[in-house]
Amino acid sequence: MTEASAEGYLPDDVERVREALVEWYENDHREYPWRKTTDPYAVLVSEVMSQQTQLDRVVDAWEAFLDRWPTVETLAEADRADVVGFWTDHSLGYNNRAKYLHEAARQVLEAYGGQFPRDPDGLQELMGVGPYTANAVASFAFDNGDAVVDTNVKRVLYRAFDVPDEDSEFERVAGALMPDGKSRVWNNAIMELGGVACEKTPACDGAACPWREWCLAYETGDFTAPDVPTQPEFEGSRRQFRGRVISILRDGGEVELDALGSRVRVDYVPEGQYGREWLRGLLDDLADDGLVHVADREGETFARLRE
DNA sequence: TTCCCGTTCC
DNA sequence: GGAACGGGAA
Repeated sequence: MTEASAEGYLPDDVERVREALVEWYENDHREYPWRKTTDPYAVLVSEVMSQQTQLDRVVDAWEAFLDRWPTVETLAEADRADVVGFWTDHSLGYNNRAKYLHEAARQVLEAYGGQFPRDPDGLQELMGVGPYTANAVASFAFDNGDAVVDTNVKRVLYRAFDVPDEDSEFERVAGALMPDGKSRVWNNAIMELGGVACEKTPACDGAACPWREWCLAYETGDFTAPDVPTQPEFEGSRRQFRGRVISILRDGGEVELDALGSRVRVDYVPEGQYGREWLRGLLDDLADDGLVHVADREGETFARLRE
């Protein structure tokens, strides 16, 4: 029994499966600027940004970010308020991640002497870097990662090889499928497949999917994909108001509580349901997240972005 | 309205 | 194991 068939889900000629995908990728793929660098810092920035945003919207932000903070040293020395402000200015959302990235840069300097760890386990020690990002950076910067498992990869494996919708199974099969020592091209290729061919609505023939001869979904016509949890509505959500607070403080420097409140929501009434108490709770959460600084002075409360 | 989607914290 | 975390675009 071969290693591949022992996995239970992969075709016997798994080597041909591998070659077909790599050839398909190398023949034609989207040219994103971060695919041209192996600088681990630049790669990390691109991965953190693209965790949350469609790739086409990340390009400008990534270039501007590296323009402003070209190295891990420059980012580590930056004021947090400037990094969070940049995030907001570029509509990147999830301000926490600007903080994580800044914190990770400091870690690289202070705990690793300015050199990024070169393997997934080391990279995962960095703030904001989980299993996916650790493998992505190890792969794209050092060609030294394990198989990445993101929702693209899960969808592909689920459809093509009927891998059950369980994280441990996805990880096992993804690892068995990846050719040893070729994580850079492999992880790029399999995510590209999920991104342009095996999307929610698949484009098997249009994108000339290289796996059609093996793909179970292509054979049966059942393109069901693993469930993606639906999001609570954004409009009116706490997250929306957090974003507004950050955006206002980004322009306004230090702002008094009630002044802030009236700019955050039109129905702000200091003693009302969405008044001081509500706003203070929001600010305290933002302060706990290390994004905002709240100060009480002479009976008034002021908020500003944390430096 | 739905899509995008990994990490942290509890 | 589940909730919280953004905001633009299709």
